[in-house]
Amino acid sequence: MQHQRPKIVDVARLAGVSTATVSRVLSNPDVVSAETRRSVEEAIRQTGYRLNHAARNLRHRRTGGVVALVPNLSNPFFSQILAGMAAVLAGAGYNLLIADTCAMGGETLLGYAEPSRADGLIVLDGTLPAEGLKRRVPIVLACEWIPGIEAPRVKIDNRAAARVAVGHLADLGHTRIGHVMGPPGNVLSEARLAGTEQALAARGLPPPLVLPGDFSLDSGRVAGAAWLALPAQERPTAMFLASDAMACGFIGEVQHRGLAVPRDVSVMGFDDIELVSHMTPALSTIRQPREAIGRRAAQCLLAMIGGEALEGDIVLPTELVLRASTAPPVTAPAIKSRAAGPARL
Amino acid sequence: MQHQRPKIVDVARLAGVSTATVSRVLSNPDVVSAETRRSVEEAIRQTGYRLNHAARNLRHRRTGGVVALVPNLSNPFFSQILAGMAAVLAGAGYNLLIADTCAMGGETLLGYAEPSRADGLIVLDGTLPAEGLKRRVPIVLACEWIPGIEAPRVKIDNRAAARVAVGHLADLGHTRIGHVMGPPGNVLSEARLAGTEQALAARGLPPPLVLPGDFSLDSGRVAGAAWLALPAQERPTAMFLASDAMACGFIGEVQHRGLAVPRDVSVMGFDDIELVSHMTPALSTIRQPREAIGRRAAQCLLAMIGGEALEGDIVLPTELVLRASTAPPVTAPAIKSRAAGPARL
DNA sequence: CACCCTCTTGCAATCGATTACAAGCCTCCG
DNA sequence: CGGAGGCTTGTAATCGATTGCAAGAGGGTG
Repeated sequence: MQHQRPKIVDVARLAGVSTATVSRVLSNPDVVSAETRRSVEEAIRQTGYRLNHAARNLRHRRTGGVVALVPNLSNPFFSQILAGMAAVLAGAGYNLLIADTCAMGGETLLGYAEPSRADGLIVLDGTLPAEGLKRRVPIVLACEWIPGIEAPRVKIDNRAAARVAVGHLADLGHTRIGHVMGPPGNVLSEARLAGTEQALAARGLPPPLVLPGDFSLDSGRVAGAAWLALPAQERPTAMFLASDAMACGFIGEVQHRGLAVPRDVSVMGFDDIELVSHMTPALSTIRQPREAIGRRAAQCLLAMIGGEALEGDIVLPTELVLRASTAPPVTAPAIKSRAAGPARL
Repeated sequence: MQHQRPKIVDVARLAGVSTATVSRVLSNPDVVSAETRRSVEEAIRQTGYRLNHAARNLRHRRTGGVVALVPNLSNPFFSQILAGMAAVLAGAGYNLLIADTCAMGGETLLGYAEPSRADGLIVLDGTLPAEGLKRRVPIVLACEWIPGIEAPRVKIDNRAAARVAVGHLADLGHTRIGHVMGPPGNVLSEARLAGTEQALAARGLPPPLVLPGDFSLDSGRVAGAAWLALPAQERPTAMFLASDAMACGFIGEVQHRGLAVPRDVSVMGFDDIELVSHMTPALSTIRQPREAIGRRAAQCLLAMIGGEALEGDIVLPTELVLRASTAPPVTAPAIKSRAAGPARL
């Protein structure tokens, strides 16, 4: 009572027991007799005692926290993944610390990979240096990954998903198909490009027109401008963009310049972020199970923290979502097909 | 070397000094002689020593972490605020823990308000119970706030911003104006509704048609359906929605049902999330300085942790952003104004 | 009644760093 | 030459909880 904040000894004194007993009531109630337990609980209530986590963590040699390294917090793609992770981790008594890798230097970042800072790490950014991350705390890679690092990966089959997406465009009858890539060097960018090329090659179609991008809205807008700048007869009649955000930017630019989707160009995205089903036209895309990715990554990490030695990848399924932004190409020189009915599905 | 992980005594032994000196080199290098410092630094390098934060925090009676309580991580509105906070906090050596209040019960949440868990709290959710949050750790409220709690607030003038938004619609000539609210009971919902009513009353216009919502995309879609369900001549010719997300949902629904914005209805949002400038039509809205809100909230909290006693609110400016979703009402019964040119600005 | 076993509980060491206090050394001045 | 004062460094207590070990209590058995 005289202290600023009651400690375990205050509770012990009031209850007339030792600190060891109080501690046991807190963390292992079953070994304490019912009567003692009740009086300790009463003392805890009276003193308003609250456990000091720093002390417990010091003794347990753990931190009770897990860090997620995210490339860009402003990207809505990640928020649902984080929500999934947070749910699983909270259930297991872990905090989720979120760090934005683009907001901090490498030095600061590596500080998170220390056992005294976090019990584990979930890395969502494939562009981090592999060096500092090696063998410090359990690590799980989600979505993206870092080639040099041996750690469980929770991901999707990006190449296959891209094949499905481009296959859909080809099935609609498109033959000139373009692709807007993610950031250069990113494993996802490469895989989605490769899938695009495979799908076209498998059907004997010419290789895609490839435009640069970086997953961001604005790079999609720039790609839209680049597409518009092409002579009309050279423009791909269908575009597959490596992220929904880019697809939004692309469609926005095309529409603002007076053309229509899918009449003048079919557009296919990737991710299925919530928003794209509300746009006009609603975006056809590849759905990534974002929350599931978060959950699995968190479960995986908890298992590793628990001592299990996981290896190998967890590949979650994707889904082709067909909405209104893709349609067969207008073959004849557009006569009066004012609005080619969107292929709602 | 024989230990799993080198501790401060290992460094001390190797450097031939006491642990106190090593500690001083780490946290207060100036008081140590240059020569000793160098040999300690060398020993640190050789042993690969890394500080144990749990131990330091225990001794310092602090945690080095700040918790942000966010109502919904999946909402892109918050991500940029968090990015701003993270930047400031990282600069001051604090971690940012992010907790999603809708993913966890009140018990868990209150656990975060303890000094042994976090050195401070930034609350972005106005619907939390005021009880448990009182007088535990420094708290800053951002965006939303909790009426019962006395803590610095970083916010915008929601009422004035709503007046500006609705004033714009009225200036365009609209007389039947509707409003889609945020979640009931939310302070932001109330303020934005009040501003809407004030703006209309000040111009002698009839009170708004008010539709329910909850800031989410889908509630905007539902509001769109409700608007469509009205007899055409009773529909407001302009709608002010309390969030951009709802505006997106609203516009999507209206467009999917074959009507056009702003020809058939002008739409005004709130927030200016990145995406809305890319939609078609680009959304007119009220810009909130999201990153600045995050930064100021973090700075404010750091000041409080440092012992300053802040009181009173910090009100950041908003900005009316005019794009293409608002236009004068089509007064004559639509004759052949196929596409009333969007009032780009 | 002695002995063994189980159930509770307390003692005291421990987790790893920080820091008040004191001691040692050196220099400078009277 | 003695003492004051500044610099550096070491000693040991401390932050608050956890837990291995052992002791004491109570019950059952031969």
